[in-house]
Amino acid sequence: MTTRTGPPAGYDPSQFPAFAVTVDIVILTMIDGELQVLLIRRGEDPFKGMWAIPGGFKRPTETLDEAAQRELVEETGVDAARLLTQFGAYGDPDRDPRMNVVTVGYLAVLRDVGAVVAGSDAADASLVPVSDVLNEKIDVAFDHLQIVREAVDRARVELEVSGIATAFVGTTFTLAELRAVYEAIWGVQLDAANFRRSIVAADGWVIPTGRRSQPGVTGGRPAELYRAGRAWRQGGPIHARSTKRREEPGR
Amino acid sequence: MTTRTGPPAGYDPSQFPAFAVTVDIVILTMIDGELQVLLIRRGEDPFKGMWAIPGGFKRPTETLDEAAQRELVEETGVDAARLLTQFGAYGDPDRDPRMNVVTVGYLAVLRDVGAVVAGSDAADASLVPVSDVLNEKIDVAFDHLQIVREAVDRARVELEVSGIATAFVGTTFTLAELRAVYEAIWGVQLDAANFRRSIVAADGWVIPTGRRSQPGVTGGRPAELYRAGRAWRQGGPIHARSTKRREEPGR
DNA sequence: CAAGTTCCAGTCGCACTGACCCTAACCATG
DNA sequence: CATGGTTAGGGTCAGTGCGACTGGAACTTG
Repeated sequence: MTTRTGPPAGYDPSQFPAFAVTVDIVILTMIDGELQVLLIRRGEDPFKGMWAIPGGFKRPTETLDEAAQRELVEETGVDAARLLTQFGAYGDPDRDPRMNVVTVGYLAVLRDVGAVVAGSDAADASLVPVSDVLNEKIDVAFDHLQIVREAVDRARVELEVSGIATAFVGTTFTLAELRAVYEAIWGVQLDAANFRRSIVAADGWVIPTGRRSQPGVTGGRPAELYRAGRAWRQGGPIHARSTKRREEPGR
Repeated sequence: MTTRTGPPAGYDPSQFPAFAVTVDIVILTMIDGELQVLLIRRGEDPFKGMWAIPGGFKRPTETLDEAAQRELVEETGVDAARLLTQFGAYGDPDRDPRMNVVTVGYLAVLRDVGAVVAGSDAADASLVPVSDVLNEKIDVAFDHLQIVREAVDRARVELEVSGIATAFVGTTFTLAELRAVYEAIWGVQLDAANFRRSIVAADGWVIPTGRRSQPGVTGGRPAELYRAGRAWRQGGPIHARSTKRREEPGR
């Protein structure tokens, strides 16, 4: 607790109300240029059978960050998320019908969750497109729709001010892969040539490896493979001032 | 609480640990071009006699936002903060020596706290320069140094993406007052003419009232008074890509 | 070899902005 | 009233960052 100038009427600070504290993790990854979120199916009431974000109780002996890290390992088996950032706390009185629960939301970005989901209880965990959740095509338990929405908002900001973009791709990647991350999260269409210029012009963003990627099934010139540089900590190289939204084709 | 795939070994989910949940409010205002934070002096142990951020317990019947709003009223008597934004949660096990406490940090911006502090227990509340807290010239209780630091970081970001700037000034203001907000929070020196151009060029940021301010004690042409427009919700007009840091004179 | 696809390099032009200058409108002093 | 100091407001100029576009390079398949 903190300081108060005086107890409000009818309220005794020594009898503080007890809450359960949990951490919920919005795990994002990119599959075929589409942003996906890891959901698990609830096995217990309330909301039994519904999709939900993984999460669990915070223990008294650990910090919130440690709780998030531990839950991520327990749910996915991955102990090295490329990004694990707290983005919000949620404490509406009726958000859990059983008791008073305050939850802290964390955003995690993984680059390959395929093996991860198999490692967990495969029947209960699944990657679904984020758009399906936001469009309510897939209903999620509790206030998890709001939590996912705010997590994606946070990802959009992080993309601009930090090096989160490289967290979605492998240790080596093509500029097209990196560009797809920006296009998927911001929902914009970026010119490939201009994107390249912004990234390659200044030193420190990407480091050419000299190797080339496998050409795609449709042919085309093979792309140079890059590694991430060290400049990603002080603000991203690409800015979202592009006013041109991507017109979604009716795929 | 949320969903878990299975209880971890040696841990029974039905016996969840109990936490106290509080909200702490970093109240910022601007006095003579310097960013100030409202601190109160603790009257009880632990940290008795030290400065701290105002805050208090969340009640089971209210949301976190409502708790922050209520605490703001109780501490300052002001129920109309121009901005009240959650920016982080803090739950280190040893952050409070008495019990397990998770606190949620809120950032509030007031335009005139002078009368506000008097309304509260004047001997115990005071506005101090944020720089004194960040430089540890003034020690604060608990982990409140970290909380203030992250609140100011958040204010810097909000300044760029939202209309927080107008929250520091009155309903009518001069462009010099508005510019001082940016300069104080970002720690930069902005060219007055270029600032004017950026604000006035596009419609919707500021609306001229036709009236003029009182000239300052040193003379000078009186400035036009403006009202805030409606464009502040979709990203601020000024961006922090200025590389020129302000060299602090040895005042 | 031809056609299609993707990557990469370069050019053009606009818009934004940092730096700077000048005038307008006020005050203080003599 | 004259002069100098101070701040507001309007303008110019040059650099630069970026969107739009073009064309060549390096692959594929048929």
